[in-house]
Amino acid sequence: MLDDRKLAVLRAIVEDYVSTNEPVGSKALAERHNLKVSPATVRNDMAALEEEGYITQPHTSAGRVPTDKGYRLFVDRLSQVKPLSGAERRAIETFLAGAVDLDDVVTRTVRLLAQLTRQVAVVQYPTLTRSTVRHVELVPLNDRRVMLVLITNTGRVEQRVIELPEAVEDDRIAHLRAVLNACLDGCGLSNVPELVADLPGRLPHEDRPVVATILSVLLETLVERHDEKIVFAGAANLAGADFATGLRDVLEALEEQVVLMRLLGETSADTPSALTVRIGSENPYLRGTSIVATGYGSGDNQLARLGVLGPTRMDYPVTMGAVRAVARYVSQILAAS
Amino acid sequence: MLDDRKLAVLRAIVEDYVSTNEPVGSKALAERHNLKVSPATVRNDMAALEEEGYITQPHTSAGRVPTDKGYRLFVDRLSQVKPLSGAERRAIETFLAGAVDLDDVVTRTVRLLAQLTRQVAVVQYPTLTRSTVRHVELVPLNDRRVMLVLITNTGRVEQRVIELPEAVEDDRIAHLRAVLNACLDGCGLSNVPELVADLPGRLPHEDRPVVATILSVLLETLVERHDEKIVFAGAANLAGADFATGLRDVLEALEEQVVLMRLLGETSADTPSALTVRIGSENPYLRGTSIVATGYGSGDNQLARLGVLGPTRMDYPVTMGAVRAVARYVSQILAAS
DNA sequence: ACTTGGCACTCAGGAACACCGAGTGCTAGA
DNA sequence: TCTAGCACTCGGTGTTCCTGAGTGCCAAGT
Repeated sequence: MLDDRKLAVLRAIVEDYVSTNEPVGSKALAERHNLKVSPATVRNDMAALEEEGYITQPHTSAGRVPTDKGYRLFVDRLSQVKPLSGAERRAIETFLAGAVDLDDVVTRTVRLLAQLTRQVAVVQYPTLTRSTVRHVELVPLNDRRVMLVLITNTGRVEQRVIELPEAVEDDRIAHLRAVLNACLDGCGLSNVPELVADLPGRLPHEDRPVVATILSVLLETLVERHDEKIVFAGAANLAGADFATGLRDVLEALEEQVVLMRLLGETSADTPSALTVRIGSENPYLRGTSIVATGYGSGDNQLARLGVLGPTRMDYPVTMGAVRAVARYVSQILAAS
Repeated sequence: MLDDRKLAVLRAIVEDYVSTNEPVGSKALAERHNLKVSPATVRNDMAALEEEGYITQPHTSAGRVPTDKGYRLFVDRLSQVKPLSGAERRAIETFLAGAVDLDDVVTRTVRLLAQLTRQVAVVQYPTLTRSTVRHVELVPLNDRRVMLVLITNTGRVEQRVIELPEAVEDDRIAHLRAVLNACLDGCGLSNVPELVADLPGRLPHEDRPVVATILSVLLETLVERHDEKIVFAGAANLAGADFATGLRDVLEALEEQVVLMRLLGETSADTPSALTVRIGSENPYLRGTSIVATGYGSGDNQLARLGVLGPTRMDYPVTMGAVRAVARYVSQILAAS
């Protein structure tokens, strides 16, 4: 049904359309890609490809444009990820190496990716539930309030003000801090819930209400916000491209954490670090855009996802290369810290 | 030169143009604003206003459009800030009251303001140099590295990993922590530099290199990053409006902290909490946009600025009302925490 | 001295129309 | 199975014309 030449034609159509943004016709195709066949032959192949739904024409007597299905085939079988140039790699390295903390890593990563791909970059903050506790700190603010500061092994710091059910003097706070650290230090955040259930029972009676309050806030901080935070950069790159769905919808989606989360997609459990490509209508929302994403994090400890969002008409090989490379570098950086 | 009626005409032109986005003609004006004069008279006034540079016509035989100078006069003399409705106020209150920490306050504020004005909202993080130190924490990571966590009275938390010049065991870290807190606790960050110069001399000889390292990082954290962070929301609201300068430039400016900083403007020392309105060409960059901004923070302790960015053709009275109200509420919230 | 009605003038925007050319589908021949 | 030729389609462009909103100016009215 689809012999090699037809596939070559499809590949050529995608490449030309991506670079010119204009429907590509048989004649231009035949000469620019030295297919060694005549335009007429190309036309026949195009008719077949259209029959199968891989390409379409915006109107009669116009050139062809790839459909989502066409891009899909292109990504799956007709292209290979394009590695970055040496200069680009060095740029990534030096740019990311300057980061001073986790916030900075994420900010730099998202900007870097946006610049590299000339698209909108999206980075999810490392998931807390996969981190481990490095330190818990209680800072007395006054006798009824303490600030809880949680530090994880990825360098993430979370803080919350806690209203205590009773006045507590500083010594007792110090004691509680020691107890908490002894229990929680080094253990994964996913284990915290059990500890929370367990801990109050092993404490002197008078400490229980206070500890219970603190722990409930701690739990809330960890569990509820665990993967909500997503940042983006490169919105200016949207200005040129035109989206089927309208620019407004895209910008709105970018500011909706929930939508972004859905778009970045869940990692399939077995291959978390694989590149995911969702093309046009394959997306839950934002039918008119494509998303190239991947998990990042050190080794099998996948922390979160990052990726790029752009028009379906994007340069997939290059974009995929950039996303993969950035994910690797940022994983390295995080593993080292 | 500009009698009352001419001013009334200008006001009417601004109001009509803002609401319809179309050049306004003499006839429509005369009847919609019951000026009690004929279109011909209005035309004469318009000619005078155009002569003075307050309005202009996009092309011959079209209606008139306000110039930047016209908007300026309108804002300064012809309009008054429009207070929010009761419902809006309640919405602000409940929305901001739910914030759990400083980050949350800022995020909620910027979204709220964007939604309220249907423009792009911009909020600068509270300036560190105006805050005071509430607590300094040193967390040992291993014997050569500690994490420095700084907590300010506004609830802001800053962290940095420090590489020590020599191995230091935990006891000594604890000791240093106590020393640092004793020195720094409660004092304004602007005083820190003096303390830094002063402190090492009062310490045992063997502690000096370590303390010097820590203090230099502390100083760097405080001083250099003190007012860089600015966030925005509501970019989707740009989708409708068309900018003289092009959408791309606006989006780029929004992602450039430096530009954004310049746009928000410095507070004039004597009236930091006054509303600042910059119209079109009055702006350093982004000539095609207007900015309504104000300082916020409790009392005379102005912390930072927030505001709204939109097309010159914006509803100034309403926007100014929203900005002022939000600034007041967020100041309240911050003062309480 | 200002206001008003009348009138000629201007010009952007839309409708009607023709034309061009890129691109197609089809068919007959190599 | 590929290729050349040919008639056909139709979006885009350029031209022309028309309309109507809006102006500027002048002369008459208050």
